[in-house]
Amino acid sequence: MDAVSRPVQEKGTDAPGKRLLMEAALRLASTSRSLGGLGLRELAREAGLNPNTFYRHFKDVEDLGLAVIRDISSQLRQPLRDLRREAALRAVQEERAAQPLLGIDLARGRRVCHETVQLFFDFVEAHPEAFLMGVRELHGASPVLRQALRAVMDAFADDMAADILEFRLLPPSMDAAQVRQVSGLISRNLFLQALDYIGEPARHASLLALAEEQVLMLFAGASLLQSVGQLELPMD
Amino acid sequence: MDAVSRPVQEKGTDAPGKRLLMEAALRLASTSRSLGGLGLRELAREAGLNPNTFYRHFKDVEDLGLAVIRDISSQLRQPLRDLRREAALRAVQEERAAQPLLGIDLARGRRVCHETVQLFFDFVEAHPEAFLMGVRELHGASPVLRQALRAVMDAFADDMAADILEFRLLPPSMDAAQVRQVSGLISRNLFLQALDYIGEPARHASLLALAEEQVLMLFAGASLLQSVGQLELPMD
DNA sequence: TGTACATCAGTGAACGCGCGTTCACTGATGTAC
DNA sequence: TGTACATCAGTGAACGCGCGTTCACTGATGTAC
Repeated sequence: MDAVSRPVQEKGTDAPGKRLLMEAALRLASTSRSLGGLGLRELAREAGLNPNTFYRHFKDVEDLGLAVIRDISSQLRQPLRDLRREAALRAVQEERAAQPLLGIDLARGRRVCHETVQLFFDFVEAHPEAFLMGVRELHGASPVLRQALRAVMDAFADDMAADILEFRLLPPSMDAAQVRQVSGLISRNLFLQALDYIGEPARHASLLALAEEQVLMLFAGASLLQSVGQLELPMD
Repeated sequence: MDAVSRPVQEKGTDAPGKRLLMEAALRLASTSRSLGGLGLRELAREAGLNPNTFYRHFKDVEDLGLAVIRDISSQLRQPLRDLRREAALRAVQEERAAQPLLGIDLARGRRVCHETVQLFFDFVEAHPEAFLMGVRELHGASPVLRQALRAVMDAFADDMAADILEFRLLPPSMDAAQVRQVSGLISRNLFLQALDYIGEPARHASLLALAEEQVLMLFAGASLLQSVGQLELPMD
């Protein structure tokens, strides 16, 4: 009855069938279908299980979708953040520019962009189904899944904003809300470009350079507007 | 036999059933479904037609999807462009700044952003189904529809780039390819934010201000990087 | 230590239903001569 | 001007199939006493 004898929710200890179904869903959704368009029998077939087994673990297909999203998010968020922080730290520790322009150290910004974008794309390439499915369902037909994925994206952007503040990658005069807005913009663009990266291996190098340039552009724009007192993001 | 006696493809002269089906598809796709997930019988029911009539006009549901996308694109592209040019012209004709910073006239940029973003969102609000469906299928499961919508988005970005060059909204030292990259980034972000705008009427004012700020941020960033010779977009 | 019982993942057969697709038909419009 | 014919949007019935869902069952694991 106590927590030890009842390992109900230990995250890796799901029933094998449940894991098989979730993996099947991710596999099917990342090739040609949307999560909401998957059939219960189709999933069971892909997982090598009896259709009925589905009901042992999920109420319906949307319920399974939610579980997959939560699973992915909890598995990827922390590792991605740790890697990103390492990369940023590496880039930041090199020497600083002698004379920053308008208080903006572009050379350092470029180093950070290079390191972290590279790393992000490597990470995406290691988990292509998760990112394919994620971006797809973020704009998909199911409000429930859409909202769940929006929360995941928000969490990523929160992490990024915290790191930007900690490493002082944007002018210290910008407040947390402004930094958070820029982070949201950057992470959304990175996620979308990650899809191109997955889908067009032949263009890896130039997509990487393009993404770097765009992130740097956002940093530079935010810094410039801030430095001339023109940044007026709505508080809501 | 000649062009007059054979008005086969006059764009508004489609058979009524064909139009009914396309309208039904847009209606269904913009509420809760993705285009690929729509059923042929479902569409016919919504259109008030016999299921069989579908085959008189389309090969399958994806074929109908393509027709809808082409129809929307041809109906919206030119009007949107005309409106946008008018708005930009209005904003540009006011007096210029006395002393642009780094060759960047931020006040003028802000006026242009304000006018054109406002207008764009008004336009989106007048055609919500088209934009909802468009952004959804742009990230959807069907490669054919995805590619078609990417072409549509590219066309919008092409228009925007041409106008930016004509109105000299970015530093003249930026070449056409660079301007086009910035345009693509801006239009993609505007389309995505348009969805929020449609979905959250209560936040219209702040979403509008936010979008303006982000567009200005991209302009400022591109201009700044260019002015210090740091803009290095890959040629591919 | 052994026995009885509860829990729960997974099975297999069966159901009614809506689906995509086919066929043969209708009725209106346009064209040839 | 009239008649015969082709075209084509739309109809209605029928098909076989895969779907989601239900029910009754099995077999393994854990727990009470």
